[in-house]
Amino acid sequence: MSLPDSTQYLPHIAYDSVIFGFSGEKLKILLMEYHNTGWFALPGGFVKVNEPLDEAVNRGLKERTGLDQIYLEQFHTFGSLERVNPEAMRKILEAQHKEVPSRHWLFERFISVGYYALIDYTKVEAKPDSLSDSIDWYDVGEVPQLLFDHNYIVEKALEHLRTHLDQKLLSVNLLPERFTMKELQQVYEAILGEKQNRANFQRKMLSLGILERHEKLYSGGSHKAPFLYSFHTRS
Amino acid sequence: MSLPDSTQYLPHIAYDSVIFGFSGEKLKILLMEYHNTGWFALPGGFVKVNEPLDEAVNRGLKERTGLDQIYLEQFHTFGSLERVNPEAMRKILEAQHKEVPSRHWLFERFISVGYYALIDYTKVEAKPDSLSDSIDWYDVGEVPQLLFDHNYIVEKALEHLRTHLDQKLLSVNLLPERFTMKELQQVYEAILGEKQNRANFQRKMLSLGILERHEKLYSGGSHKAPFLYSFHTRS
DNA sequence: TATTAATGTATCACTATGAAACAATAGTAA
DNA sequence: TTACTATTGTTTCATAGTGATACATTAATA
Repeated sequence: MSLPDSTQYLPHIAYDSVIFGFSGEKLKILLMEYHNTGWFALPGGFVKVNEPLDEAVNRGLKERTGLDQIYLEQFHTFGSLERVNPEAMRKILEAQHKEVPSRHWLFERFISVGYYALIDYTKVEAKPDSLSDSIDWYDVGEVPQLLFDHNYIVEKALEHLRTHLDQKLLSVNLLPERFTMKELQQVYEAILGEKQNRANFQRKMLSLGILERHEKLYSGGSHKAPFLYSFHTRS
Repeated sequence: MSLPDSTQYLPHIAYDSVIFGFSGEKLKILLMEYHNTGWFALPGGFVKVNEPLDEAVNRGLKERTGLDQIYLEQFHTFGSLERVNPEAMRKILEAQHKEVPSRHWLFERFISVGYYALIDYTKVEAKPDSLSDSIDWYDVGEVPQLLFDHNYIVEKALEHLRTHLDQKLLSVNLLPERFTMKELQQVYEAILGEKQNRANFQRKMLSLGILERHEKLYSGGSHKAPFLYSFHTRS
C-alpha cells in the first residue's frame, strides 16, 4: 500500500461528501473512522489531473457506496486556514504506512468542495477505503467530533438541504421505488427536524403533481390501508 | 513586471468574481479586457499560500474597485475540463511580457470558485491590473464573448442572484444611502428582468420592516413628491 | 356487527398576492 | 385662485395558499 501519487492528482484541492440516508425513522450520514486513531471524518477524496470535478465526486461516491447516478449537489467550497492540520494527516498516514516522508502533498493546505448526496439507505454496502477501517451510518443528531472543519461542513450541508428541500423534490433517492404518504412525510420530518401536519402535508404533496398513485398496501393492521405512491417519471 | 510567483500562490486554484452594479436603469457587471488581445474576462485572481479563500476574494475586489466590506457571496465552484485553455493564457502573458517560459503554473488546470458582489456603481473607480488594459461596466444583457467558461459563470451568478434576491435583501449596496421606492423597484426589475406591480411592490417592501422612511424628496416635478428611504440598521 | 386505528378528504379562518381603483399632492397653466 | 397633470401612497377585492381541525372511509379484530 503506497501513498497516492502526487503527479496523478491536483494538489491543494479536495472534496468532501455528506451522504444522507434515511433509516425509516431517522436521517443518517456516512462517516469514516481512520485506522488506529479513533478519528472520524467525512468521506472525501481528490481530483485527478484530467478529471472533471463532478466526475471525481461521483467516482468517490461509487467507490464508497457502490451507487451510481445519484443526486449530488455541490453546496459550498471551504477555504479557511483552520482547515490546515498537517499533524493530523501525518498521524493518519503513519497509522497505516510504515514510512511516511517528511514532506508530502497530503500535508499541505487543501481547499475542499462540499457535496451532498441522498441515497437509499437499504441499497448501500459501505466499503472502507485504504485509510479507514470503518465506514458507517450515524444519526445527524449524534455526529461525533470530526477532523478538520468537517462538523462545520455537515452543518452547512444540512442547512442547504433544508432550505432547498421543496424545490428539488430530493426524496427521490431516499425512499424505495414505491412508498406510502406516511413514509414520505417521515423523510421530510427527519430532514426538517420537525413534525408536519398530516392532512396539510398530504394536500401539498398531491397538489405538486409529482406523485403517481398505485395500489393499496395491506399491511395487516386493523385500519384503512394506505395507497402506494411513486414519483412521476417525466417522459 | 514579472510573472506571479509560483511559491506565493496555491496552484490550480482561482476565483472569479461577478461584480454587479446598478446604473440607475440597468444592471451591469465589471469586465476586464486583456492587453493587445481583444479578449474579455471576469476579474479574478489567485489565493495566497497563507490566505483564507474569502480573504483572497475580498483583497481582489478591493484592488479592482477600491471598495471594502462589500456583500460577497460564493455561489458555485467550477471544475470542468473545458476550463483548461493554456494557449489563451499563454497569449495573454505574451502580449504583456517579453519572455514567457514554456512551462508555468498559470498554464495548468484551474478550479475556480465563483463569487458575486453587489456594489454602488457610482462609488467605483475600476482599476485595470497588470494584465488588463481596461476594466469597465457592461450591461448584463450585452455581455460579449468571454474567455474560458466565464459566460457560463455569469449566467450561474445571475441565476443565483435572482433566486435568492428576496431572502438576502441584497440591494443594500446597489443603491446610495437614501433612495426612493421607485429606485428600489428599478433595482429589482433590473435584476429580475421583469416589471413589478408598483402598488404591490411598495406593499411588500414596507411589510418587510427593513425600510426606514425619511423626509420627502422634492425633485421639482409637478406631482406628489416621494419619500426617501434607507435600510434599517439593526442595532 | 360494533369497535378501533390509520388514512383520505373537507371545512374554516387567516395570510399572501395580483389587479385595479382611489386618494393625496407638487408643480404648472389658465 | 383654480383647474389640470403626473406621480406617489393607500385601499379594495378576488383569488390562491396554508395551518388547524373536523369529518368520512375502511381494514382488521372482537
